Amino acid sequence: MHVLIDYREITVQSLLMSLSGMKTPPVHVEVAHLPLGDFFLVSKDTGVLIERKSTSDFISSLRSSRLWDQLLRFMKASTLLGHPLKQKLLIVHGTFDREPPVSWPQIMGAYMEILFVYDIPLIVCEDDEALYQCLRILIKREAQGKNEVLPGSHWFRKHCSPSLPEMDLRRYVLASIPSIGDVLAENLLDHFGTIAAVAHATEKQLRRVEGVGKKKAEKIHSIFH
Amino acid sequence: MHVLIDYREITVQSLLMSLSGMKTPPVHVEVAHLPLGDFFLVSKDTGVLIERKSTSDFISSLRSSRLWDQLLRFMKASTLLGHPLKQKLLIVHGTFDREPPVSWPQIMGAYMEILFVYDIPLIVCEDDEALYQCLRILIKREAQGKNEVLPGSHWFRKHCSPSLPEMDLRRYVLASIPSIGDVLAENLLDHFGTIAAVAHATEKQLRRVEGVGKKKAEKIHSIFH
DNA sequence: GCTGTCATTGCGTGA
DNA sequence: TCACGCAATGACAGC
Ligand SMILES: [Mg+2]
Ligand SMILES: [Mg+2]
Repeated sequence: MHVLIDYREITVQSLLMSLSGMKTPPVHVEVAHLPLGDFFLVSKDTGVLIERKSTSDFISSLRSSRLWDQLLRFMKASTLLGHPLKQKLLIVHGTFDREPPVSWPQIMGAYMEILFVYDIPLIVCEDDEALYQCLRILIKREAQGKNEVLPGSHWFRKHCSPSLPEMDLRRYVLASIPSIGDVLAENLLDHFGTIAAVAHATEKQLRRVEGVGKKKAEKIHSIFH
Repeated sequence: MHVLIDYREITVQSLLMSLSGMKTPPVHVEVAHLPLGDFFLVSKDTGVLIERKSTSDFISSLRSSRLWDQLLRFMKASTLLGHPLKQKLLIVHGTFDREPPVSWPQIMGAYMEILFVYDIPLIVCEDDEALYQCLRILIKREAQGKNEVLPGSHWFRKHCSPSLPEMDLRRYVLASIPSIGDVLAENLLDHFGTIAAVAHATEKQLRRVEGVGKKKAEKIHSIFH
């Protein structure tokens, strides 16, 4: 992965140079003259273009049309240095001074213009560490193709995983079935002895357990079979 | 313009009630039971749906994976209460605690997942004033039609593909066993077909499944028997 | 989401 | 041919 940093980004150059220490993927960082944007991530044949704006620059350029001209070109660009642009990102870097007091209406209006009108993704990095990690993770995710996939499944994680006595563990597993709680799990284990036995029970056998009626018996049986 | 606030958003209800003082446009605020999201802006026949997450909830739902489940439903929705959804927005509300130190890699990775994979616009509102102004400006811009996207912006928003992942209870139950995650749960079910079959398998049979070796076979077997 | 740790796997080596 | 050890891979659990 190649990372190009615009030569005018002197304030963060040394910070970002250390991206070249990355192992996965190996990163080659160099300073270049970018016709557009501030950072450019190139891998294979596609690129990710990033514009960084310090908060003070962001605020002061809100009124001028310079910001919006710049963002318009940013938005419209489809290639850079011969590489098709796969992704674009605007980074707002720093915190907003409290003195003079921030004008949230202005800032929010600008954010919405950027997000909704220009349709450019926006991330605020409040300090150098955040900026560094933002780019590091972006590079990593790009290399793994994680920014292109469709949403995946995430509901398998356990709420808690007690490395507790085995008996509690069994109850816990049974209780992960909806409509089975701690009490029913215990009753089932008392009656059948093992989860395997519960799994093999017929609906009729399940109904003999205290707390299990027609509905629960059906549900339990249908999950196991 | 009607603003519906979900009844569970008690912490910001009083703050946002004062939106009803707006003149342009006149705003009617009410608390409602929203099946999805936290705030809903309705004007004419279209709506803007907003999900608010406090930073602490953001972090904890990130750790439990609740976040992705919620965002998937958020992303999938195309109408709410009969109104087609024109726009969606995720607001992260608050600042990240320095104690314990924030993990920027985690947060940046989550931001990128939200922006690039779930394709949901994101705004961070660091305090109540920012949140209030964010909504006020959003309402104002909506009423003026200022949030319409410019022609020539990049590509279309990823939307509700019919085949985004659905919950599979059997995998969920298997994955509640420690040392079994979503991958192994799927492999086991592919191989055995049902949980009952997994429960009855011998250690030797279990080891024939990809990803199951000596240790996991022992563990699985001992839980079921 | 990310990171560190550890289990599994497949391969290369020698008996 | 088989048993074993090793390194690379990949999954899980914890944060
Ligand atoms: Mg810049
Ligand atoms: Mg919420």
